[in-house]
Amino acid sequence: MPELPEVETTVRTFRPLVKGRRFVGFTSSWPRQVIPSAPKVDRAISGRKIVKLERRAKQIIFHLDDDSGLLIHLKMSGRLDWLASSGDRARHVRARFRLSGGDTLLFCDARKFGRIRHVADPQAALAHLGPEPLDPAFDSKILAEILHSRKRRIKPLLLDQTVIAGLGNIYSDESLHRANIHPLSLSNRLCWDEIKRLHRSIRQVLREGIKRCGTSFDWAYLGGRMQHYLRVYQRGGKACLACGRPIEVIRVGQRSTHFCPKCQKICK
DNA sequence: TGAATTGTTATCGT
DNA sequence: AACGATAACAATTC
Repeated sequence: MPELPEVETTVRTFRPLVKGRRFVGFTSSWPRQVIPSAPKVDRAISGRKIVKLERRAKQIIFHLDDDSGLLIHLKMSGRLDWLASSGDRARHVRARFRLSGGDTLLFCDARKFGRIRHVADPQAALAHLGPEPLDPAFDSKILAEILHSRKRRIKPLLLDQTVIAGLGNIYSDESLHRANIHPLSLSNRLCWDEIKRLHRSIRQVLREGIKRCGTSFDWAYLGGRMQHYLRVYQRGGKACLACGRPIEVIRVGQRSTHFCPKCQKICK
């Protein structure tokens, strides 16, 4: 499930391949994923040059030369592929972007949760998202304001994209473990020291994830190595690498949540 | 077979 | 009224 590091890896991979090219044509075999509609997106992007490719939260943004943008959200199982490298072996192809120069960018998505969206103003379309955790402006003081202005359990709060953008289930659990904070702790009860630790661990774990090209643990995302460095995620019942106690798995806000009951103290 | 997965939306409770 | 928690949903894999 692509989170910030996986999407960042995707953007870094495809940036040199698409930059400066033009979209020539777009087709979809599952039009429900395309907003406003497949023919409208085709008309909107065809002939437009890609001036910049970037990531915001978990979304990929193709900035076009008329200031509009093509947004791709990979959601659970979405993936970009390059037709030239995968040939006819690419599985679950849902959309094709023909590019100038003759290459084709594929959008593959087994579960069809991903979304392809054309917007006139990408900035406005993404304005609801919270701050980027790796932005230099995101300091521990800002995190403290975010946490203290709400009274919510810290785990679901970290997953809320309007609060902080880019964390998913894996990197939330890893951040909390590295900061020694219990996932059920209330946001307004965290002390200054805990907030500083959380700020540090969020940025650390995301940077490490990017360095290792993301986390691969099933067919949905391949090529990453971060799965070998996770301390709690999908390690339920196994020994905590810090204290040896078994990692517990609980359900928080309909999400599986992994933590060490000894290392991660609760703040109610 | 059903659990797991993301983010949005609707709904219920405080 | 505003905020937070909760459930349903889209669709597929193992």
